[in-house]
Amino acid sequence: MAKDKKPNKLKARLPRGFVDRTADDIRSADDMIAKIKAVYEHHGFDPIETPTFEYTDCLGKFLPDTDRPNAGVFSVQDDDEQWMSLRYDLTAPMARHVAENINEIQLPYRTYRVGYVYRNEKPGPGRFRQFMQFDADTVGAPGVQTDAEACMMMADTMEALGIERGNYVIRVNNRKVLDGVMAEIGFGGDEHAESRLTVLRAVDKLDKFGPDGVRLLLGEGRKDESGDFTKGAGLSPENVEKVIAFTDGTLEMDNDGTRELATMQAIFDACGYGEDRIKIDPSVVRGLEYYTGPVYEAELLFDVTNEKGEVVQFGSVGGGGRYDGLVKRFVGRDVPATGFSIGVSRLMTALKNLGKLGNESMVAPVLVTVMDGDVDSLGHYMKMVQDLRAAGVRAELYQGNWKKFGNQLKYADKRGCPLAIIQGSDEKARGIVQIKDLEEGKRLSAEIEDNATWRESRPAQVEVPLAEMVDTVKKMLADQAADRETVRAATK
RNA sequence: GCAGUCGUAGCUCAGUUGGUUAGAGCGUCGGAUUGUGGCUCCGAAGGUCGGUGGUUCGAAUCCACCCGACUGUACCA
Repeated sequence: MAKDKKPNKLKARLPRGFVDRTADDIRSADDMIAKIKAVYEHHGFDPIETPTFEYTDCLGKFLPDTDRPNAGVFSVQDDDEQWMSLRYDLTAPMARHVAENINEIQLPYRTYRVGYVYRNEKPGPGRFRQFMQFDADTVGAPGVQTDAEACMMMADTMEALGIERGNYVIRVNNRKVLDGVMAEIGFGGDEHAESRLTVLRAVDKLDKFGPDGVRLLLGEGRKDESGDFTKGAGLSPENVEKVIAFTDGTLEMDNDGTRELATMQAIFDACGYGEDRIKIDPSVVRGLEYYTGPVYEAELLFDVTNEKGEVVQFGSVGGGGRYDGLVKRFVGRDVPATGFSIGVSRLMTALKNLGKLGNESMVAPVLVTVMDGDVDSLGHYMKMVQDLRAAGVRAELYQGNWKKFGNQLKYADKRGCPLAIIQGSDEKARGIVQIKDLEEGKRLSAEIEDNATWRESRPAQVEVPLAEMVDTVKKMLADQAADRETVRAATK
């Protein structure tokens, strides 16, 4: 054999912008989803699920670009040459579902859905190419009372997740108001659609760059930290000031949009949702494409620090609005709709910071160790495991090489097992088992330096008759849980 | 996409003006210890020095291009 018989090892690597989820993450996410679901169900919404793939033309009018069919979305061609894409939000697929079943669905249709969505764009801290959204929508409801309800439900959801009042705010605006502002600065007609977008994008960055940064973007342009230059909207100085005056509330408008906002405000007042929960804010822009009326977003107000300890601008964790034209694309007649989306993945990172994540992580299983590997013994050990499970105790049998007993406890230690059950032939002959408290043993290990003593003293280990094993285990686990609770209370 | 910074072991990093066979700590695995985690000691495995080409007697080191990561910015339905 040649000595360099090393074939090129395949490099194991995760596609960028994607993450593997740990056990803790999954449990936390499940916990969050359950809480959000409870709020939506309570408000009278029913679940629906659509697939992750859709025909590209059903997702939007934008794709695929023939040169770059994967720009923004992940697209593939089916074997009949049709373009399919991974969904980039949950709203467009829902609109497709409603349109396809419009004759069977009773409108207004109140529905929620949760799932992963995919975006083929540059990932960043807290921005991934696969992430989870949780949406609720009402289709076939023309009045702004539906939008108002959505805002209040978003507020309720934040609180259900443990975010205290004052730590979040739902900000509301209306696209029709923004259209009025565009008309004011002479960007009214269709021929100015592109310029309008530039202006709206600039306004959207108010929280990121502040009024002065937005002034630059509305005017000549702005240079970023790396020295790269971004071209501005090219507005005249007086128009720049007009837009800024509107966003800070100095310039008041009077049009359909402001009247709709007034109605919504009246509903918030009637229901007791004050400005500490829902606030009308003229700088909210939100999705630039299909929104036609009210738009709203949920913003977190507490500081979020990343793993490096830096405070990061977190921005919105969810948002939505009215999209009266989305279903119409399919059915031809007006089907008004409004709804919002919560970014589960983003919210989860924020909640982790706030310590509001269910981090009472699952206790590892009790480990039944194996001293003898003969058929009878294996059956006997497995029966011990089953007895523990039948009593509601999370338990497992050691599945590695049983001949190295030290490794079994090493495994139990690293896995975080609370207890280990030991029964060799001696114990078996006497009808007893050893129950080792691994947590207590870890504490004792600090006082023992010599390995021989450490092994012989068998710290934190009790002997009980086999018949009492289950009860003793349950009692020891309960004691450990109580200890953890005391420690947690003390550190608060 | 544009701009900036950076790529050496699984991880964190050292590596002199360009000079033998590229090192350390941590981690992993084995042993000291056929039936007891931790500590300690001993040993081992682990590297296309991001890639390709060039300069040179000689390149981890210098040059060019490419790839990748990070940060900012743009886009984000």
